[in-house]
Amino acid sequence: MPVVKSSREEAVDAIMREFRMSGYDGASLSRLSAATGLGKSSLYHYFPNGKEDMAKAAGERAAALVVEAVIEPLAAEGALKTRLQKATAGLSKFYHGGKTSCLVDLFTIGEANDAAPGLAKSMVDALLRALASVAEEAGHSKKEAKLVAEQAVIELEGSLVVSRAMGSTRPFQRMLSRLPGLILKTSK
Amino acid sequence: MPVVKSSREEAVDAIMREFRMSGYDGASLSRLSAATGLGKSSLYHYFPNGKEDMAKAAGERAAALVVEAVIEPLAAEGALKTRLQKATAGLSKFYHGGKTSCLVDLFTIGEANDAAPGLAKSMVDALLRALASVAEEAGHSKKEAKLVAEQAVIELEGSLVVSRAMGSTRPFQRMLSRLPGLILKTSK
DNA sequence: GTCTATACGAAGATAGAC
DNA sequence: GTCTATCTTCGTATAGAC
Repeated sequence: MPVVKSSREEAVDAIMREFRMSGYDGASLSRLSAATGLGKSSLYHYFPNGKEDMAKAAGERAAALVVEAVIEPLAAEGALKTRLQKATAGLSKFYHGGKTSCLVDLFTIGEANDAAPGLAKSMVDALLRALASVAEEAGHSKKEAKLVAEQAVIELEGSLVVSRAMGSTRPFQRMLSRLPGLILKTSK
Repeated sequence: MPVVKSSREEAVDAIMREFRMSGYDGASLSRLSAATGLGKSSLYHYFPNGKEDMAKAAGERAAALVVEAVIEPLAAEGALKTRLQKATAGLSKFYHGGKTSCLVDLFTIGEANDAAPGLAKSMVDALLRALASVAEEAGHSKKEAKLVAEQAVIELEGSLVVSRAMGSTRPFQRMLSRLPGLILKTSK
């Protein structure tokens, strides 16, 4: 596994950043070209179907980063509390403390649905499954675990929206501090 | 107060619907023209600054509808529980059971920030104040009430995102059933 | 007020040279 | 692989007739 990023991998990272800043409709080819430092034709070389392919690549890249930063720490060895701490730290990093949006939100708006149908659903499904598995391990029933996972994703997405709207990262930060308790506590 | 809507009021309603379906960037003048049944020039007659003015009008209209459906029932006479039931029913109606998005979300993405800065913030601020006031009345301290209101808006926005992404209104419905308890309970 | 017609730039996308 | 040049369609916006 090479540490040196290929030009395509670098491009995908830049594209993902651009989509998370501007949304699907707002991320024009000009912006994506500027963000990657590649001409439009070069982009079509890597992504023959244009913006649609770029969105898919960005979605897959985002999913992989979430796996790395959140899912893997949760599934690792060690005390559940420690793992949850690592996962929240990973979430904070991936969302830049609440300053960066989630593609699950952005890719369910406007043109994105037609261009990459099911992309957002597959992303949110993967996250829900992973969180439910941890919640089950924490002592919740299968049914409870599903609801807890859904609740966690709702609060994640909602806190990002509210943080964006208010121009403050505090809602996101408070959500992060609530998260471990939400998944851990069985009754109450 | 006339019951008969003026042409402009009808247009604003249609424009709001279109923005809530397509987002700011996705709602092109062609779509807005089709949605209102007005030619582009007629739209510019009512909204001299184009899309920007339309977004402001749509935001104000949405805020007014939320006041009518949610805030006023909350501030009315009667038992707190009854009022909360009316408010959740109002929320369900305004968001069409979870099928329609929130402009607070959509207007914080892409071009919308430049076109109508502060619009989303003013909308979310109004909602937060109203909810905090009710939470205080329900026995929460001023500080707690603010947090409870923020939590409610986070869950509202998050459940709408998750419902959209999953293609199911259940997350939104479950959020609605949690809402009264969230605002009412003082400890726990 | 509403329309038709039109201007003009930006959008997504492709051709072909290097 | 990356570029310049180009194409077409669509975007926002305006002029002016009715």
